[in-house]
Amino acid sequence: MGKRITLADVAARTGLSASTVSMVLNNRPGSRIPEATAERVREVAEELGYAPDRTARGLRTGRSEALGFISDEVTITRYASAMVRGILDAAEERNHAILMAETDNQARRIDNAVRLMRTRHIDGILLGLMRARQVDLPADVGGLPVIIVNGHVDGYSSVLPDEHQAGLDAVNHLVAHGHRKIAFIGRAAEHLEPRISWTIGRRLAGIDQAMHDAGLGFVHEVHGADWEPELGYRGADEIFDNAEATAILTANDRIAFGVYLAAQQRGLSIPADISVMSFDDEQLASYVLPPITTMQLPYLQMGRVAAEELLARLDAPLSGAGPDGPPGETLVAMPLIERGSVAAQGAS
Amino acid sequence: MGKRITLADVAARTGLSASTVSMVLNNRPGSRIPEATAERVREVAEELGYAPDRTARGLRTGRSEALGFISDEVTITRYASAMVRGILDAAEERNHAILMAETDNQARRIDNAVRLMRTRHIDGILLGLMRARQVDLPADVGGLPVIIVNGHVDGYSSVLPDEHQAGLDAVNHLVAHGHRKIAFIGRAAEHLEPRISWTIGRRLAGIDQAMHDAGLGFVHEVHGADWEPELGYRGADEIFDNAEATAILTANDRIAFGVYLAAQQRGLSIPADISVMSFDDEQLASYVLPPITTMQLPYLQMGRVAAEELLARLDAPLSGAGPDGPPGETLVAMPLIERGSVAAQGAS
DNA sequence: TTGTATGCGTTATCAG
DNA sequence: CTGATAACGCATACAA
Repeated sequence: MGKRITLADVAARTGLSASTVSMVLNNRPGSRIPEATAERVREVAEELGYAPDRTARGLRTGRSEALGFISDEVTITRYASAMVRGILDAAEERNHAILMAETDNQARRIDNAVRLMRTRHIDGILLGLMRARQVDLPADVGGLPVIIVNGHVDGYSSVLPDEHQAGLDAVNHLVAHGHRKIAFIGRAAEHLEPRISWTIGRRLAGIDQAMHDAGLGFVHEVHGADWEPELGYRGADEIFDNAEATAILTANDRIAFGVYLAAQQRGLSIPADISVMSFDDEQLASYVLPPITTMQLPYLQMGRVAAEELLARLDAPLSGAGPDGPPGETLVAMPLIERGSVAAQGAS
Repeated sequence: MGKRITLADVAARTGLSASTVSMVLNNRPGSRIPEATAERVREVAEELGYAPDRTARGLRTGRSEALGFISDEVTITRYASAMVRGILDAAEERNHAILMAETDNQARRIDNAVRLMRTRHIDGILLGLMRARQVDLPADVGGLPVIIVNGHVDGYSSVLPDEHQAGLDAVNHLVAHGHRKIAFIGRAAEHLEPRISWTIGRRLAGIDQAMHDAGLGFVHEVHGADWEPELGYRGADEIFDNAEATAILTANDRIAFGVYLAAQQRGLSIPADISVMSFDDEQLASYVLPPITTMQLPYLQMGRVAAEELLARLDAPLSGAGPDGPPGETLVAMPLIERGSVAAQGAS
């Protein structure tokens, strides 16, 4: 129940005034204070365990050194929750606090969260989405800087996974392992709608481009918008029946999981009989046998990058060009997580 | 960049003084203000979109209506992250903000988080753990109320899953389905150590008691402290070779997953040939075929209950007995998630 | 019934 | 070089 130590306390203890102590502790360029007294102030502050009251400081300066993180449902969506960690880590490094709220993307709750946070003087807003898609920000952010994490809102900057490159990398990984007869499961026109997905189009474009660049075409393609195991199961069956693929590329891990089931049922071994390569790196991907080689959605890193970018913007001179500029996209690499589901293939 | 509306603004607009407006908006019992003017104040406040500045208010009142949530790694541990959501939801309902930090349970980072939050005047602390175990709280919380979520710290109240009841329920579910020849995988002395697990002992005790109450003993038991698929795979093999179990109870879902693998390899069908019942309800449990019937670790609910309990304690008169009392444990029910892995068994 | 004065802990301005 | 003094926005004891 220790009474809080205030500036006045350390002032009294040093015999100096509060303003002097404040100057020293913030080493303001305004006036040169003799190193002797400055040192003494710092000593006493340390000794007393003085820590500035951020709310009082915030009231005075208008800056709180706190960021708001508003998400739709990254917390409840298990595989996206690492985004939170990335943000927390970056904020901690810069001694900033994170205020958090989750809204299920309901306008009313978003609005509420923004208002609540603004009354608490946050310096900026991070809006996080579980799936990368376009949404609206119905709330009045009152001129606060905003960065969208894993999504898109018209007029704001965002941090997104580099899906195009991931598409390239995935195909190239298969090609590099000697695969030429590749099948694909999961193409769907629906996903090209920005409000369904802002990035899947790029993933597909990357895949197509890499195939084209390698002079290949898919030996079989299974379309489908519902990216669940069921599709993978059905799709793999179809592929086994109609094509001689040596590798199956799936649009996500859940589809890949369905492929595993189908393969198992037919007595086909992965990767000896058929290689599987996928996207997302859900928990699932690491638990099946063999674990799935997949392109990871870098939630942790996206959170970190977004927070760092927001902090950088806050540092920039208020009106200067700085890292402000027009809203843009920062792409975060999707690492290739190499596990056991892709085998080398001799020249076919 | 709309200038903030302050109490002074609405005072000026109504022709009243700031204090009067303040009284009305907080409807203080101090003095009765004529409904006419009160109404007018509320109207103007609404019209101007006035929202009290919480930092200023906090500075004055000492209460911030913000809670700190410090966790070890619930965010990065995918299946525990729902705890965050439970806390956020409860806080939102009460118009409280949540400040969040994650520490990997490192003393330095915990201390840092507590200090950072205290300088921001939080009203209380929620300390969340990914796995229910005993830890220390090395930081000086300065008399702030603290509640531990899913864990134990000497001297503090906590919210925990009701593992004993879950143990009873799991066994009873099997028994109710006619199973008498039950095997168990996952007993381990190591887990009885409080700093490894605060609750597994209760889970096991519940299991044992229910078996005893049903007049049964396990037809086979596989010990093992490393609760991963490997143990389930090995354990199931052992059981298939040595016993005639109709059901296998596993200490967690990952073990159960290993059992699935072993069963598949032997051409045994779940649940036709062998039933499987488990604990935790990881994502994994819902993806395998058939999905696993399991006792859910109620992270969402634990978060919610803990936050509500902390808020209730804050409401209580500072010194009164209230819901304060000696540190205690609040148990949250672990729901039985019935899926497809347990079949009814005729009298054996 | 309502207004005035004061303070919460800081920082910033401006004299001394 | 340093110390009063004011102000941030609000709530409250007290005076009117």
